[in-house]
Amino acid sequence: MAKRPTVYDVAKQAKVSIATVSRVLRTPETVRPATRDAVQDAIRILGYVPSGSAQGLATQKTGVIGMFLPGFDAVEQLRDFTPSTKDEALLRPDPPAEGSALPQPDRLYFDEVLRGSEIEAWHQGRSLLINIGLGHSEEDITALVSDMAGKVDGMVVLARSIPDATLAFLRRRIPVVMVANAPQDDLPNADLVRVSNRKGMKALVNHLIDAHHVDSFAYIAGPDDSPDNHKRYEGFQEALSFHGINPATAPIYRGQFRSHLAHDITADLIKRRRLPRALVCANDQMALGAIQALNEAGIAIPDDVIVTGFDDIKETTSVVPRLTTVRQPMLDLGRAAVSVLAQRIENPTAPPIAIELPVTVLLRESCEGDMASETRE
Amino acid sequence: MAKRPTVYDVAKQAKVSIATVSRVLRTPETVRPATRDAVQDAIRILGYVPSGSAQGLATQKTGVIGMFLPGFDAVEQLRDFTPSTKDEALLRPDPPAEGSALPQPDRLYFDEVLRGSEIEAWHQGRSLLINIGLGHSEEDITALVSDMAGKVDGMVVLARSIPDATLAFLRRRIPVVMVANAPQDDLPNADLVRVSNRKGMKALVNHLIDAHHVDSFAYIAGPDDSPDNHKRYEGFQEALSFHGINPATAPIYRGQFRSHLAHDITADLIKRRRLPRALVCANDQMALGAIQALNEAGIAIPDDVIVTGFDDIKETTSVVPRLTTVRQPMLDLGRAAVSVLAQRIENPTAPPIAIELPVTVLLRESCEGDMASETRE
DNA sequence: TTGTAAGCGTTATCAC
DNA sequence: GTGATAACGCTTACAA
Repeated sequence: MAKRPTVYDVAKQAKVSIATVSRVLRTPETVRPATRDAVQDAIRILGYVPSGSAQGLATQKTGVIGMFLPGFDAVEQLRDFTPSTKDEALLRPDPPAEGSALPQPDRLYFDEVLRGSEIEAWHQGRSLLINIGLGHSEEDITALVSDMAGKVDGMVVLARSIPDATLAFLRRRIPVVMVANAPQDDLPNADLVRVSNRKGMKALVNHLIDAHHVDSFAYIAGPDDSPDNHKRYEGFQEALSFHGINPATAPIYRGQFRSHLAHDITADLIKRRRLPRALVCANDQMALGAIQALNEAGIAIPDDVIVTGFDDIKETTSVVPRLTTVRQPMLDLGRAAVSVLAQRIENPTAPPIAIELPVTVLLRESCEGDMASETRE
Repeated sequence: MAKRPTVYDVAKQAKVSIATVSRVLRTPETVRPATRDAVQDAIRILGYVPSGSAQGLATQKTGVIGMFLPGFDAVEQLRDFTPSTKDEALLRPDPPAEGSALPQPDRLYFDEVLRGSEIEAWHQGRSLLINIGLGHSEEDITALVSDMAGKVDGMVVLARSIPDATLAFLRRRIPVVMVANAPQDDLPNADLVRVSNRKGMKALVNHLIDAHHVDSFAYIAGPDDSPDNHKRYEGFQEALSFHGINPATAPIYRGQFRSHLAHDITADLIKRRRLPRALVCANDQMALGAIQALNEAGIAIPDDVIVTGFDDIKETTSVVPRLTTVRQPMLDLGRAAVSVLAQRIENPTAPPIAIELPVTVLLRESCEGDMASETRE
């Protein structure tokens, strides 16, 4: 790993000027084949790799897209990597988990989006620079984001992963595409990529009414500050109104996108004998909590109560009955985000781009009952 | 998004020289508080963000670690992101899958390693530059890797994700840490981070013999070119030898880390009435295939035949009976890799670092039988 | 403590 | 078709 060779070394080796070396790399057709070969040989011999920093400086672009991932509570994962000294590996009985294991939903979600971004980045001939926001202090995050901003041509930002002020700052400097964030008043003409939460919930509830003649609902909502949550509730309302049901007659219970609260809400509903025909939950975690409460009380799903979720997290198919839910195209979200960002980078003055990706309602036993006999698609 | 301000703009605004601006950023303590504040104000007012490229050029380091992910067969994921025009979301009945769904194992594996790398990169104050190797041609991959090499201080390379020649080339230019690759003759003094495949398999097989008195085995192996596969088989042999069983008496069946082949091998074993007491598989996919074949034939697991896997992929706990397997600390693999790489970058001449992470044998019903009564840990 | 100026390794605009 | 040479934006001796 001697000192890395530069254009000058290559030029000398090939007996040409550095300009020619650069041309061979960028516009090979403008250089005579003979010289071109000479340069390429030199490059090979020296193992020359152009400096990205120098290229970036000269061209004013890096070919890199930044992506900032929110940090979870993973900071405590701080064990050491002590080489194993024992000659035996650890044995551990691993009995089946009781109750529903607490899922770690966001993580899978981001993994999918990330993967989609990687794929599209590849298509665009760009790299992805990723950072995870483990430092919980706002300064830390701002510093990190600012640092990234200096290294990339544009940035994909996941909904609510960075403070508003930081986001505003960022948007002054480089193109930014928001993912899964509903347009907000304070974000005029931002490029964004999202998913049709409203339509998904609406279609789901329409189905409950049309196919299952549900006439009484309860809605277990997510946190107030979640745009997703609002959009879903809008869809819920629309479906009800459309069928002449006054949405006001369907009670809302405020949750936190967590299964625990939904479990308690449901248990309370059971105790007070206020169970509706269908329990519509703003996301899967909560639906799982509800199912657990119903199962504990021996209430039949879907015969007594229908339960639905949103997101299609992994656990929805391991619970009994399997949960009817709405799947978001996470991978496409990532793909679309990077695609839009690339367009924006190439054409900074084009009008704002907003993409809405369609969702899919997955009908499963928690509303359909036994499906085993149906033909598999 | 006017032209991005530079040190010069900041200097002018704060009425100092560009050197002072730089100092405020890098060594604030060397500048008088008054001037420091002036500069910081200017930075704030202008929304100044240092150019990573310029910094990289000047300091000869980027603060970025590269990571190259292998590309699967995901290239065909090429639909468009057509905004949904329909007002209704798509409804789809989603009956339970028959048979064991085909898992996509590597992907989860890499996601874990990636996540670990992100976490450690954060600890090290570095960013991660990732690229996925979708272009199947060797030139494409080499070009991509070479491009990355120009942008990073070092690189984490997953086992067999890039061609040997490219790897050799890469190692001449920048520090490289190999992940999950057994040391090979052609890779002298490489830094590497791996997992004790051998010890894991050995402990597992020892357990089968000690606790379950297994005296006849068959081994369903992975591909010949996989170091993991070899290490696991070594562990298998060692355990047998240790107990005075001649490994030669346990037939080996060559698989491909795929469930399909293992299924057929097992079915064949059944037909020929050659089933051993225990079927030890080199990874989970194959074990799942074996279980499927046994279930189809109505053979009891573990009463008639014990089956074991390796990796602990998601599906191991949804199959019946749940699969006894060996879990690798994927997240720690990533963490360790970045940690080692950071050390290497800071001290290029230190002796090679090799870390072996311990694995955990997870005893589940496919060898233990009913565990429901046991106390949960 | 602060300023001046010389790189860092490219690209790109001119001449030739 | 090729070669000088001036940016590009920052860091860092070296001077002041």
